[in-house]
Amino acid sequence: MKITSRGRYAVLAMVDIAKHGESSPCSLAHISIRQNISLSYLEQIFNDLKKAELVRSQRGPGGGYKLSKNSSDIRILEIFDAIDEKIKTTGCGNNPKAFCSGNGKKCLTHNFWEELEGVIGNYLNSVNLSDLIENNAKMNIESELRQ
Amino acid sequence: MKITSRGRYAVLAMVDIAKHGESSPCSLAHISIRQNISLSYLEQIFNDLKKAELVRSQRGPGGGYKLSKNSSDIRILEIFDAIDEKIKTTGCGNNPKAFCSGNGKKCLTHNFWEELEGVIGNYLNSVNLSDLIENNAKMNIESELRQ
DNA sequence: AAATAGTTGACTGAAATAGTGGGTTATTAT
DNA sequence: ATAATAACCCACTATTTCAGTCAACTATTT
Repeated sequence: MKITSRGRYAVLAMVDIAKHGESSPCSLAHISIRQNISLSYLEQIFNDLKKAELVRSQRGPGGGYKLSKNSSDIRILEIFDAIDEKIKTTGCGNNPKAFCSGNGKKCLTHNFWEELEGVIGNYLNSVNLSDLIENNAKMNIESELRQ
Repeated sequence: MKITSRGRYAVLAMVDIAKHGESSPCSLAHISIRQNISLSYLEQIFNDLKKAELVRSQRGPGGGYKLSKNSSDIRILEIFDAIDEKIKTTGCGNNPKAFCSGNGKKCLTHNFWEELEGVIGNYLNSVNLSDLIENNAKMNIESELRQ
């Protein structure tokens, strides 16, 4: 059970943009360097993020990407949905016409997996980009205090 | 973000055994038929479950596998650990010597992924085999009442 | 002795993942 | 105008993981 690089990169890049604020757009080249992510790979990811209208793009020199809404209004779950990072715990994908074993009946564990899916989804929906930045700032202060 | 068949099968097979009770051991051949899982694949999985001492085996005719402790004492997280179904949300695997970007520093999202890992782990640790059987029985009654 | 059922290890096909690479188009600054 | 920048778009590939198969062997019971 793991998160793909694609999913991790998408969230990381979005936090990077959120952190840089509203002023000017962030170019993927810069994000690529700052967060150490392949530029071409970022391009693919941002293609999806733009389709989902989580970011707006600006071409040409000085261009790049900006968040399309306030960072506190972008939840991590939205990012997952945008790039099609699915939370899929059941084997049958929850298709009511062909549950688990294919015979139309749910397997002994189906409901459990569905609940797990809910637990994860709720958590991802409870956190937004602004939370991540605050949490990060807090952690940095704490680690400085320890020195 | 998904669970492997290996993980799903392991939990499903363990529930199957738990459901059949203490009386006599369950053969993999029977589990294979009842739950529609490849026998050879089950063999691999039970190799791990046995190493982790979650089940005891009995060879020969009438043999099979039994739970090594009470079904209410076997948590789903233990099963995941036994078969090495890792909950891995961070990219660096949390190795303190080479965090995320490889430069020893945590990336902007590291703490978040770690928290998610905790959320999932806590849930898996809060549910045991006996819970799954009860929940399933409850669901069956409800679905009968609906008819 | 025969049947059963666990034990072990090697091997394979398919799919997903994580990227690479090359070229095109729009926009801005000089 | 033109050069530089940066988004946009598409095709391709290497690697890894997953899911499952196959074959042979060992212990136990009847």
